[in-house]
Amino acid sequence: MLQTHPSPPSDFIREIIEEHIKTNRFQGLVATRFPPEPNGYLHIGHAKSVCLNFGIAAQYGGTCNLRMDDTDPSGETREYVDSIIRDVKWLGFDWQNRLFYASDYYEQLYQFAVHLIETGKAYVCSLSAEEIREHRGTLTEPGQESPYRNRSVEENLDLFKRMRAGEFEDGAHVLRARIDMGSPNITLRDPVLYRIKRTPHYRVGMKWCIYPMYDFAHCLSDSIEKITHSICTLEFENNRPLYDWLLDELKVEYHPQQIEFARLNLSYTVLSKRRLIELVEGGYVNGWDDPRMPTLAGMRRRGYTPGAIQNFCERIGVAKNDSIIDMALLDHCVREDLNERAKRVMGVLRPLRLVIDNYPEGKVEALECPHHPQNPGMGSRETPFSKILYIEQDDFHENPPKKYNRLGPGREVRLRYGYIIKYASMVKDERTGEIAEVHCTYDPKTKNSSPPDGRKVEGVVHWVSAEHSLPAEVRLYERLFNVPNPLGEKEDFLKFLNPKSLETISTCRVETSLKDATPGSRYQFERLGYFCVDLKDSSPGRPVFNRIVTLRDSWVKVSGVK
RNA sequence: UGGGGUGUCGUCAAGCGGUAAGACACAGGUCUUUGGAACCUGGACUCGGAGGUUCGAAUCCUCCCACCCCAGCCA
Repeated sequence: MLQTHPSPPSDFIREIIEEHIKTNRFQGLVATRFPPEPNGYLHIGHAKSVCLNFGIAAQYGGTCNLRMDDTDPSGETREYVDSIIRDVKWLGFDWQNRLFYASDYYEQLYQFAVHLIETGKAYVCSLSAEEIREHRGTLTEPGQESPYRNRSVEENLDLFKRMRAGEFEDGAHVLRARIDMGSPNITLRDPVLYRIKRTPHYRVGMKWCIYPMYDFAHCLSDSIEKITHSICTLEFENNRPLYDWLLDELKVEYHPQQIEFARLNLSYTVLSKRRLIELVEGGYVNGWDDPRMPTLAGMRRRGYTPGAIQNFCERIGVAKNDSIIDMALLDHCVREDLNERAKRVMGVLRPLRLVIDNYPEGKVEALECPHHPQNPGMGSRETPFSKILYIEQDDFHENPPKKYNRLGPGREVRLRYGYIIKYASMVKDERTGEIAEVHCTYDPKTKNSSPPDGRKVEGVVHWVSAEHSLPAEVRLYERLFNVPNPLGEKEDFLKFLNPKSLETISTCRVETSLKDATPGSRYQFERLGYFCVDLKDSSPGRPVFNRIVTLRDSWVKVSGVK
């Protein structure tokens, strides 16, 4: 048995936290939060953050809140909130009664803004968006102060109150922090704190027509929730001085420590909300839960287990290097998990009729097949064996190539958990020349046992009984893109979509025991891979299986084809 | 040309002045009624580059180079 968790994970964030605990900063407490904006579905990149935040909280006996960072009414919906809740829960984390919304803090945030105005640290600016941009300066030149920068406190208070009251059109005024237009850090050049947006909010409706910006809402939400460690991604590093400035100016009681880490990138896919929306809206995939999508909804439908994803998030580590994780690691984590828990069954993707000439007509034997060869505790099932079977087309070759350990003229192979069979003849379709049927003889003395004479056979082949097997549809998934870094290419990322990312085979045959397979259940089809009964499209009489991941296959390396 | 970050095996990632962990991938092998799983073996003569400090540097200092982020009334 492999020890997957020899020691709790350690990384620079946990080092900082341990130092804080040691020095009694935050009274030794640890409180984190996962703060998604409900304007899209969660993906594997979010999973890294979820696992980090909830994982740290659990490790140090602290808490982790789930907070909807809903400060921009355009694009945020209840549907996204629901999907986020569903996905975080599915991933295996529990925020208990600590589900919060930035929109619940609007009144408090407003009061904080008023306070900032009163202390002369914020002002209402009536420049247009373009004018503000022009005044902001460039990377190398300082900005210009707004002509409205020195309005009186009274005027600012009055204007801000009227902004809230809905007296102005969108864009007429904004509230700005009064910091430093000459700062080399552009974030500090009098950042906008509030904007007027007469857009209905999915939770508070038309109650507000001014909405706080991220920088204002986030640090204060953290403070309100008494967060100790506000963990976010690298692109917010420039914003940390503003985060601290606001909390310092407002003299809040709780001043969390923001810590930034590198977001996850995965090879052969994209993890940007915008790109994923493009894939969905452009019809390149079948929705957010398309099994090819790196969304948690898609991965769940594909059959990935929460445990595999958690393990993956742990193994990739946490650091500040921009990096692209090899998809092979995710595949590995999924196989590692499924290898242990998935029951083995037999299914034939592309059936080839196989007749056992010397097997009695009409005879049916129930062959005992273990659910897991290495784990007898998982039990077994009986699978019917009869004269006419299906084997995989790939498992017979008229002219076997070198190192091909399967059936061919003159050869013997083992039928998994059944008999050794010997090639007798084949029947070809007269018109197409394709092999329509293979005939063999079986050795009755080899039923799930070694031959008395000790002879070796070519290999082992999976099969199903023609009469007893069930028709099934199988969807074979491969990587969505055929280049490692679709967004790093010169051309548009859509050009690199893998046309073979989905192959549907509707003529598969699976063993009888799958008759009552429940949607969402996962199996290993021996020699092929791991498959999951589709949550949406599978029905009792017509099972649909999604291929989660193939088994590692050393034959593809030997043969050089695929 | 401003500021903030980052550079250790193909991909991640430990390392915190004492002489390069581990994982995935890869290669070879053992075993095998899954060409699966498991198990063994192999690999950075070197840490972006160049100098310097030191008995000793991936770790400290200096300079240089590359890449990422910032000029939304997005987050």
